[in-house]
Amino acid sequence: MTATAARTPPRKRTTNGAERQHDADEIGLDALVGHAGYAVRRFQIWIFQDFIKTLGDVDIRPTQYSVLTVIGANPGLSQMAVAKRLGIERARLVHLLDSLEQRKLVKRIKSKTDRRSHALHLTAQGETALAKFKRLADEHERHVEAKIGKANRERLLQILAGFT
Amino acid sequence: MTATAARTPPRKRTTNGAERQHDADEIGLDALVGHAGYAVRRFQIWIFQDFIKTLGDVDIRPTQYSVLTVIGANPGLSQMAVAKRLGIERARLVHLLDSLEQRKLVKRIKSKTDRRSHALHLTAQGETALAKFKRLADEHERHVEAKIGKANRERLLQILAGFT
DNA sequence: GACAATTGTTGTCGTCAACAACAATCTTCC
DNA sequence: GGAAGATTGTTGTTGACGACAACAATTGTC
Repeated sequence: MTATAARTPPRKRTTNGAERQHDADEIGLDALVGHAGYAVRRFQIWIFQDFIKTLGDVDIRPTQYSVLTVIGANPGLSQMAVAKRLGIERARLVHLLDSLEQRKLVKRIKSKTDRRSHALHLTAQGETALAKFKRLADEHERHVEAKIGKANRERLLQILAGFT
Repeated sequence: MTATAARTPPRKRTTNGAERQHDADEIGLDALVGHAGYAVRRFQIWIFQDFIKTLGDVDIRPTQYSVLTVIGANPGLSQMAVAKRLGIERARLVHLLDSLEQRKLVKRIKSKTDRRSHALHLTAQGETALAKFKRLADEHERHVEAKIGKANRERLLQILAGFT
């Protein structure tokens, strides 16, 4: 079916010159439709926007959440270990941790076995905060499920499991 | 070079103090494994890196490729139309087009029906260049296929078709 | 013809990946 | 034991990118 039932497209313009009109969404993507990267990018933007909005009240962004989660599950990790595991540059992690430490969610403890490195731990406050973040993140995940369907979401996780 | 020769993980450190060792990849992701956003993000980074590398000789990035493709398939589009279709901010598209125009791949032609807007076209040089870009992009796409499997890639495109 | 909306543009801000360089420290190897 | 090389955290720079805000020129609407 041709969709767009009774809607009367009010012919935005009376002009109809040399340039074709391309009524809004009739613009073809051409080769882009066959590229996974394009779809994945658009999806990733959508998913991050929803995450940021859903965790907006607690002001936690996806990367921050991933850092907190990994530290929470593996106390005592060095910055290098966290950076490598999450694919974050260690230079970037420095700023992330600066912020999280200022917010009293994380603490850097000087390692005694290697005086170059810091052992990362959640503060007591960080633990309870993370629990709340996880509840909100689950809520976000349900948004994803509602968007693409339960089976599709699980299939997606399965397909991309190798990249985590 | 020692490299993975006899496969004897040479116990990087002799220390084994208070902090658990977390031998490289035995670090758990905890709640992250159930989040589509994390997997999608990691995958998107991988896919973009491969795209950038594969199209490295011609110095074309994913966003530039998407803009060229849409203009090539829909000559005469306004900047606003392209921006909306690809989910790019029109402010950002200005710089992208500046660059592509300097490289003689795209030209902005003053519209006669709406003197505010520009009609976007590929140059002759842009057409032949885009053809080459498409061949390289297809090569990149085969890398994706090799990475996640043919069936998985198609399923992925199907799942995410709504976001394009 | 006054007023609102659109288009392209410029600018700022914050996030993020990619490098490079550095001091402190640890490891390795002679 | 000590020199040479590697690692860790840090600082800084660069560039791509998304999100906004403001503006002039132009168009649409009432």
